[in-house]
Amino acid sequence: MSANSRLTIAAHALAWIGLYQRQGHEVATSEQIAGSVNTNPVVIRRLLGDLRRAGLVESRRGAGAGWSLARELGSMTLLDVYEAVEPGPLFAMHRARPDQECVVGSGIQPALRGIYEGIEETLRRELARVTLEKVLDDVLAAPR
Amino acid sequence: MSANSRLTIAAHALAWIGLYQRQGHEVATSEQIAGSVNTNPVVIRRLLGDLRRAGLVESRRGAGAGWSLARELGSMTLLDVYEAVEPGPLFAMHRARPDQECVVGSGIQPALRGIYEGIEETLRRELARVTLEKVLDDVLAAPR
DNA sequence: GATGGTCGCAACCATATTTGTTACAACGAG
DNA sequence: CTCGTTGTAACAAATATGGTTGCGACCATC
Repeated sequence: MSANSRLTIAAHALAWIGLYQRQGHEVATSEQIAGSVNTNPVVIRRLLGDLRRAGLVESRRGAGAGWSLARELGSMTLLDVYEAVEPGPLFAMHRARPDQECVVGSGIQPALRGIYEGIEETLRRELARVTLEKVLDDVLAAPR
Repeated sequence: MSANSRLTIAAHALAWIGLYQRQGHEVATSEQIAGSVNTNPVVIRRLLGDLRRAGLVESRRGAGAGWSLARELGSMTLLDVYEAVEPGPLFAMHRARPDQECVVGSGIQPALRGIYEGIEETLRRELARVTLEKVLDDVLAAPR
């Protein structure tokens, strides 16, 4: 699948900010986070912007500015992050409209819509079971 | 997400062949299926080629050739189709290697790998619950 | 109020993926 | 032998994703 890495990068950034704050720091800069992720700071700002709109992080501007968590990592789940950074549905429908004169062509989209809906709901429930605190714990538990 | 439509098109094609065979026909051509899907026959042949390699359909060449089901629709699930047409994992890791000097950078991939694995397994179980026969039934039940 | 560090955002480029198209060889029923 | 179809390569077009540059807005500090 044309899988993208947005959920991964967003989780990485949140875990980084969370750990940084545990160490007593107020705010993290997009440049610091980009260093850990190994990408460009603008990529981080774009993603964190999505997370801010979803109420997961806050940003300060001006000198000594940066990003901080808006809520505890324990109250944030991968579903919150997923919904913040992934706009579309999991499975796409046809690019062009199927032949509506054909029984299958006219019925396939309603049929799949119902089926896909149920599957995505299960995926959401599963994502909602994982908190970002759990992610950070797993990160810290990984052998070096 | 860079959601693609392969699962959708493959399910459409299988439902079409299944219905066509129910109507007493032996084989369906990629051109007929492409007509219902509203795309190019080569796109259909490519996808059906994947399904053939997975043992879901068979093809005959020569004159009067075409495609037929290798198994009953009732014994085929969306998981079979998904595995046949979707190579990669659901969520991608970082494009570039994270900073291994950083605790988060070095631990994030192992952590997410474990978490993603469980989530994908749940998705698979859910896909496995839907047979292609159910898809066709839903297609035929859709109001015109 | 000037300075400097940082976010916010737009614009653009590079790359990768997906889908559509053309072309043609291989095949096999008739 | 002929004709209709698959199999596959090659390429084009469209879309998505991620990286980069540039610069205005903001604000803590001096």
